[in-house]
Amino acid sequence: MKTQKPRLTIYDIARDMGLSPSTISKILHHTGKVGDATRKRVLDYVKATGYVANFNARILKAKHSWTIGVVFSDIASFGFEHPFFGSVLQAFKNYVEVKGYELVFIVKKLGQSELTYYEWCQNKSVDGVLILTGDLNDPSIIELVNSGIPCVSADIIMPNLYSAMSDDKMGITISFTHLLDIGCRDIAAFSGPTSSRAYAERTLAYRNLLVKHNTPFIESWYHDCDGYGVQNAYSQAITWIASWKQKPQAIIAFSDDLAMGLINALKVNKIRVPEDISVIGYDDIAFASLFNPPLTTIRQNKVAIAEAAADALLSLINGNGDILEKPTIIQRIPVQLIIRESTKK
Amino acid sequence: MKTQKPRLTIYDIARDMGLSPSTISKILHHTGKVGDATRKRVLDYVKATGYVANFNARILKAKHSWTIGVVFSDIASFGFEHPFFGSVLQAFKNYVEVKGYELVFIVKKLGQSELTYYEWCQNKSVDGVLILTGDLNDPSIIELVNSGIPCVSADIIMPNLYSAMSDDKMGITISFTHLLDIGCRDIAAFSGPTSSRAYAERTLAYRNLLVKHNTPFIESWYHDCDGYGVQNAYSQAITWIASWKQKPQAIIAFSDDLAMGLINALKVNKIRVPEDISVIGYDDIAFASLFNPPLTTIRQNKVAIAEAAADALLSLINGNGDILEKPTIIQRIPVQLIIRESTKK
DNA sequence: TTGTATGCGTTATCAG
DNA sequence: CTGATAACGCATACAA
Repeated sequence: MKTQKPRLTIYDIARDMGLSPSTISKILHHTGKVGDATRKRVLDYVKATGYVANFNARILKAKHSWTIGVVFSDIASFGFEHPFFGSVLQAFKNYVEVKGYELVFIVKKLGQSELTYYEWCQNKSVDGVLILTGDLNDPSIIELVNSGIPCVSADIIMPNLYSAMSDDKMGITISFTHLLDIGCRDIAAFSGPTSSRAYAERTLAYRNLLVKHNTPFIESWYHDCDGYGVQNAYSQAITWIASWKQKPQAIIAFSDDLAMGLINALKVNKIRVPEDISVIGYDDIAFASLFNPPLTTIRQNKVAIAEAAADALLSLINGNGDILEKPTIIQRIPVQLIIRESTKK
Repeated sequence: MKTQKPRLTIYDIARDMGLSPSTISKILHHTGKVGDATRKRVLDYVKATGYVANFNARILKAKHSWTIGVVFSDIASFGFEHPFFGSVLQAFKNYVEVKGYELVFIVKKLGQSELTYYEWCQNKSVDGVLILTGDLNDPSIIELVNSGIPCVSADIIMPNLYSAMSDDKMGITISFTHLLDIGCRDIAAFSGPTSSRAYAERTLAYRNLLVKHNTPFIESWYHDCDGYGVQNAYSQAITWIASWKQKPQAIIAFSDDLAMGLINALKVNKIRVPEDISVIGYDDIAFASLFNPPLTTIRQNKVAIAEAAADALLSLINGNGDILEKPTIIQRIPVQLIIRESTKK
């Protein structure tokens, strides 16, 4: 193991230039009054040597860290590969990095000690936190949201929590309308767990559309699955299909995963998509276009969601109040209908 | 914004207990000699108050950070969703977190300053780094690997770099053997960019198998694509197929993405899979089993790769040399053939 | 066995 | 406009 050459400190610079550390610090932070000549001299020297202030020392002193904590508890056990949250996280990361912030994952332990989220954030002096996925009933999350540390989410709704998320009502509405347009009247729905905010909202939107169009809600034409994943959707779809008294003309699946599991189950039952039943998905995951048939679906604007959340968080963090508007509590990002081949007149 | 109650410091504890800070510190770090009675008393108090040492202060003093840096430059622009690297990252994270380490992404900037990877790591006092994806020609990576900071990779081969990765030779060999077993003789190969280590090795293994079985290498039956992604594979496959003088009986695609793009191109050419040509993929991504036809493929053991890399890194970090063996430079993790429906006698 | 003093690299306050 | 000094919170020699 090579010995690492010790980094330059602010003292080294000061000594080399015949100045005091505090002068250097002031120049580096555009604070206080410093002569133009010395300022330029120091800046040149700093550039030449590539000096960068030690981060941990700065944090220790400055009480903030240019760091954003991320709560990402792996609820559906997709991990980073999660087609929605993985992308949102990536887009968020890209966006805040150019603003000079970096991401750290918040965990409930620090070395060997168990901490609450809030304690962890405080200990690390994170400037803000992004709550991506997590258990709404976890008191640790509630504590965090109400702790005064700026928080945003990209999925969760909670009192005092700023968030950006898809306009789910719009998504289901344009799905429904599309199906109506192509002549379907009996529209069923296949949902994920309604303990999830997104599925609950989509379910509600579906039911409201039914009443709006004077269509009765048929018990056996709505199902919400427990659990996640295509395999799971498939097996639940099998029994769901068996429970129908009559075939619907179309089904809105509340995610592409659900749509794929459902379509596979339909195939097994010799029901053709879209000839016998039109199916529409939600998300437009990467494989939606590769599925057989290619999925008609609702595309969520993951980048826009991430950037809206990031903007809200950043303005909360730098909350001067004068230039920046207070971000609205919940921002709804429009979605888009992608018509492919799983729906047809 | 609520005012945050200031955290307990080691001084507070010392004062409250009528002891000195250093005694507390010693007890917390199991170092030095402390009376059993005071030890217990302090430990109880610490537990009761939930005191946790400030991380940044510790790092500043201790020169290490219980933190592992991750180089994850988004080469194929898949981001976290990358079916291979996303999973490896997740598994690595899970594994090191229980050992008390956390992950940070290494970037080339700190606030506003541009840094090399090495400078960044030094500044942050990371204990080790995982190089997941990155440009091998980037001098910043080479500098990092040779800097003395413990490094491992899960894909890259470089002098002085410990790594864990799939046994690609084995993967191509069992693919080839499987195709032979089901009676295919003319076996073509469809590769990704050979600038990537994995594709280069798979290509080499393929060519070696050809000579081993006394089969000539046919120029037009091998192609390596530029770029990544199913769409890209599809369009390159279209022109590749057009270039054939004769149809092969089977094709080994060096990733599932490639296989899917290829099969779609085959379909367009009215070539049926597997009836006319058997196709085998590589990776066993989530969608492989849902594709039409479900893909026969090579499953990489991403968890084993991540854990082998993590073990190597951890033992490098805690390199006492006495208990722990020096980890071997390159560990090859076995792969597994998953037979589905894209290959058939 | 316990306590004191000092440094880790910054930044902020206050003099000069 | 610039410089000394005191924190920030912890850990470690060394003294007691």
